[in-house]
Amino acid sequence: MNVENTQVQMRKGILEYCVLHIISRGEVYASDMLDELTAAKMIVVEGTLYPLLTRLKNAGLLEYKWVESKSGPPRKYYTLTDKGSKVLEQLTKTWDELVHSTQMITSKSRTV
Amino acid sequence: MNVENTQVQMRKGILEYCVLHIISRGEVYASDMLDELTAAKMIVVEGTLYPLLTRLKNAGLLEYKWVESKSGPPRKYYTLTDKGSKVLEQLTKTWDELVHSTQMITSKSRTV
DNA sequence: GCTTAGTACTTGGCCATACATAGTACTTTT
DNA sequence: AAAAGTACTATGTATGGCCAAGTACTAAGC
Repeated sequence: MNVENTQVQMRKGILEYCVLHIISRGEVYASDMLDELTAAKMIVVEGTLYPLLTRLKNAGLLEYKWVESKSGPPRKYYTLTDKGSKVLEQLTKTWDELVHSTQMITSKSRTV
Repeated sequence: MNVENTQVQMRKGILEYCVLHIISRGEVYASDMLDELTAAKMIVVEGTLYPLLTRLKNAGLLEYKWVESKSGPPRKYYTLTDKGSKVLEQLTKTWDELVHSTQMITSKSRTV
C-alpha cells in the first residue's frame, strides 16, 4: 500500500463523470478529451480512456459518428444520448454530495 | 453498468482519506467512525470499514490498543502513527487537487 | 444456569475500473 | 515502398468497496 495507489483509486468513478461532462459540451473525439483531461491534471492515458468510452457507449450513454480527418485515420466523434444526460445529472448530484460529505469530515479539527 | 456502481467507485480511496482524518482527531474505535461516516452520508458498512482499518494498520499508518468496554467486548482504539500523519498530509493534497481538477472540467459550459 | 440479544470484530469471495503494454489500421510524408 | 504519425483495440493485472456469513465476548431475561 502506497500513496500513489490511493491516488489512483481516488480517480475511480470520477473520471467517468468528467468524461461525460466534457462530451455534454459538444462533439469531441478521444484525443480532444485526453488533452483537456491532461490540462486539468486529471492524468489519464489512452489505455484508460478508450475502454471507458467503449463501456459508456455499450451502456447506451454515448453515441458516435465517424468523421473523416485530414491528417490521419477517421475519428469517432462522441455525443451524449438522452440516457447519458440523465446519468450525468445523477453523477453531478453524487459528486456534489461526496465533496460535501468529505468536507463535513475533514473540516473538523481535533478535539483533544 | 449503472449509476449506483459508479457511485461506489467514486468512494474508492476517498474513504481511506476520511478515515485517516477521523483518527487524526483523537482515539476512536470502529463504531465511532461508522457513526460519523454515516452522519456525513458517506455510507459505509462494517465489511468495508474493518478490512480498511486492518490494511491501514498493516501498512504502518495506524496502531491500536485494546480497551475494555462496560457494555460488550473490548474495543480497538486507533491512533495515527507518524507515517500515518505524513500519508494523511499527502492525501489531503491529492484530494484538494482532484477536487480542483474536477471543478476545472465541470465548471465549463457548452460552447455550441 | 442456560438461552437470547446486542456489540465488536473477522473472513472469503465477487465485481468494476484504472493502468500497462502490445497490437491493428489507416494516412501522409519522404 | 518505407517510415512516421494518428486513432483506436485488446488483454491481463491489481486494488478497493461491498455482501454475507461467522466468531467471540458481555449483559439481560427466564
